[in-house]
Amino acid sequence: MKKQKITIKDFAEKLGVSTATVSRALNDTGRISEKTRKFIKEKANELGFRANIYASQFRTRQSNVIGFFFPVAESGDPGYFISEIMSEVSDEAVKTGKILQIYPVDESGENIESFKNGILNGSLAGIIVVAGSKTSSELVLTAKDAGVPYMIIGGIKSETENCVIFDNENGARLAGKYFLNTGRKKPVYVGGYLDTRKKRGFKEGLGILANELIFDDGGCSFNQGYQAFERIFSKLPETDCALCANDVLAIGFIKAAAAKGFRVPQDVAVIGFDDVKISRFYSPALTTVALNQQEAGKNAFRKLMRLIAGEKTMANEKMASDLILRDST
Amino acid sequence: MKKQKITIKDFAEKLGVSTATVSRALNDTGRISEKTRKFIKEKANELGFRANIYASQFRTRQSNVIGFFFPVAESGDPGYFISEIMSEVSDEAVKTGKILQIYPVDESGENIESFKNGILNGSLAGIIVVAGSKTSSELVLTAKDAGVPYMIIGGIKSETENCVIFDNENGARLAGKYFLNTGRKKPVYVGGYLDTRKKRGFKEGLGILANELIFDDGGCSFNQGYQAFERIFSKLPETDCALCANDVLAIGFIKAAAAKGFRVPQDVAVIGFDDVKISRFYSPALTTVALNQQEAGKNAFRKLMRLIAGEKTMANEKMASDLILRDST
DNA sequence: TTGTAGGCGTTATCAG
DNA sequence: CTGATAACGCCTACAA
Repeated sequence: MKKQKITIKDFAEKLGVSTATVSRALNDTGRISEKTRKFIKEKANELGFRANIYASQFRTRQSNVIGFFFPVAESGDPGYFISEIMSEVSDEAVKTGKILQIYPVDESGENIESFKNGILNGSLAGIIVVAGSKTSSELVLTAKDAGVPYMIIGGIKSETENCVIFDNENGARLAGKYFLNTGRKKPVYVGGYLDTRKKRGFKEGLGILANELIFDDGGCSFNQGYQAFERIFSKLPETDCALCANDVLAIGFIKAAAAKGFRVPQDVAVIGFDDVKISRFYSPALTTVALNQQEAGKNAFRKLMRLIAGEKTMANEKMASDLILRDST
Repeated sequence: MKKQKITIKDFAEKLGVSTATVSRALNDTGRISEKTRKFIKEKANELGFRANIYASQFRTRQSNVIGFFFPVAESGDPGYFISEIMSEVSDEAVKTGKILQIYPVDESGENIESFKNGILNGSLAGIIVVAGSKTSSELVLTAKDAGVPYMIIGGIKSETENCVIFDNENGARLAGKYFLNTGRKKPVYVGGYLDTRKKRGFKEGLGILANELIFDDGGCSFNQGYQAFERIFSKLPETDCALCANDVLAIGFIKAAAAKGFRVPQDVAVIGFDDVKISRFYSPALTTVALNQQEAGKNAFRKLMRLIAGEKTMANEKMASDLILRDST
C-alpha cells in the first residue's frame, strides 16, 4: 500500500509549524491567529495539500453524506414524480454542503441487504426514504435501530413520526367530487403502486356514483396506462371518466383513448395524480391532483438536517393537495 | 470522541480468534479455512458486528463510490434526457456494488469549488461527467490532474479520450434532410444548451434550404419552447418546420403552436432531439432524433469500471443517432 | 496562540 | 491456516 504524496505532517514541517496548527487552520476550528490561518490556507492551496478525507472521517466519525432511497418501477419507465422530489432534495443538499447518494430500491428487494449495510456501516449522516416499495419500511426500521436519522416521504403505515405525507385521500376525493358535479356517470379508477388511500378518497368523492366504480390495476408507466385503457374500454365502452393514480399513467391512458377515437374530455374525462412538470404541457393539458412533491422533498431534507443536528423527532406533516383543472376534464 | 460500541478487537476476543482472522473472514480475502470463515460470518451477523467503514477505507484507501456530475438548468425544469442517463448509470452501479453520488452542476458554477474538492479529496473511485455546463471541462481537468478515473458523456471539445459522444451532427443532418425531402420551405432551428454541432448538421441536411434557416435561442424547458414559438411566429408566420435541440423544447413549441391555432404537422412540422420517454406518448407523438442516451450511460459506466480496474484510457466512442418518425412531421 | 503525542479501528506484513 | 503487530493520517486533549 502506497502512502499518500503529502500528509499533514510533511506539510506542517515544510511550513515550520505543527500538525495541530495546520489542522486548526484548515478546519476553521480552535483558537488560532487569523494571520497564521490565512498563511496556512494559502500555502495549502499553493502546494495542493488536502487532508486525507478517509483519515479525517475516521478520526471524527463524521459524515456529510445523505442517502436518498427511492422506489423504482420494474418497467424502467420514468419516475417523474420521484425525479422531482430528488431534484429538490439534491438542491437542498448542495446548498447545505451535503453530498447525496442515491439508492434505487427495486420491487424485487434484491439489493436490500447491501442497502441496509450502507445504512448500518455508519457512512451516512442521515437518510431520506421515499415510500412506495415493499422494502421501504425495512430500510426505515434499519435506520431506526441503528440510530441513523431518517425522514420518510410519502408515509409508511406503521410510522407515526418523521414523515412528510401526501394527502392522497383528499386529492382523490376532490377528483371524485368533480366527476360527480360535472355529470359523469361511469367512473373508473386506474390504480398505481401506492394508493389504498386514493381509492378510498375517490369513492367518497364520487358519492352515489361509487357503486358504479370500476377498479383497474394500472402501474406507473405510459404503457401500462395505455393498456389499461384498452382493457377497460373493450369491456366497458360507456365509461366516461377516469382517475389515474399518477400522471404518467394518465398520459398513456389518454394516448390510447385518442388512438381508439375517443375524445378527451368529451367522451372520457381524465384526471391524473402528481402534477408532474409535463402535465401542463401535454395535449390536452392534464387535469390532475397536485401533491406538492417538490416542497415535500425540501421539507423532508430540512427536517432531516434538524434531526442530524440533534432534535429527537419530527411530527408528521401532511402536504396539501389541490385539484388543478386543465383540459382533460 | 466516543468509541464505537463493538470493534473488531472486542469481537475477535469474544470469538477467541485474532483480529486478522476476523478481517480475512469478513472480507473474503487471504487464506482461511472455510469453516472458520463461515463461523465468523455467522457470529458477526448474530452479534451485529460490522467493520467500521471509515477505518477500513482509511486503511485500504479504497472507495466504492462513483461521482455523477450533470448539468442542471436554471429553469429548474425537468432534465429528462439526463434523468434517463442517470437512471441507467444508477442501475449499473447497483449491479456492480458501487454507490452513486450525484453532483448537480448549475450554470453559475457556484459550487464548482466544493465539487472539485470532492474529486480531489480522494473519496471518489471515479467520476462520470455529463458535458453541458460551462464548468464540465474544469471538473474533468481536475479529475485528470488528480489521477481520478473519469468518463465523459456527451463529449468535451478538448478531450480526445474517455468520451462517449452523441452524434448530434448526423442526427441533425437527418432531420434537415427529412424536411428538405418532404417539401418544407421555411425551416427554423430552436437551439438548446449544447449544440454547435446540431446547427451545422441541420444546415447540411437542409441543403439549399439552409439559406432560409432562422436560428432561435431556445434553452431546455417547456416554457422556453413555448416562448420560442411565439417569438418566431409573430415575426415569421410562414415558417413551416422546426428542429428543436431537445424534446422538452419541442413539446413546449408544439403546445404553443396548438394554442395559436397552428396544426402540427400540417402547418408546422416539428422534430425534437433525444427521444425521451414521453415523446412517443405525446400528442402528436414526437418525431425526434434518438441518441441512445441509456446505452451511453451504460457504456460510460462500464468503461469507467475498466479504468478503475487499471486500464489506462478508453477510446472515444460515438453513439449512433436515428431519426424516429412519428406524428409531428 | 502553538506544539506534543496518543489513539481512532482496520488491514497487511511477517512469523509461526 | 492463524496470530501478533505495525502502520495508515488525522484530530484533539493536554501541556507549554
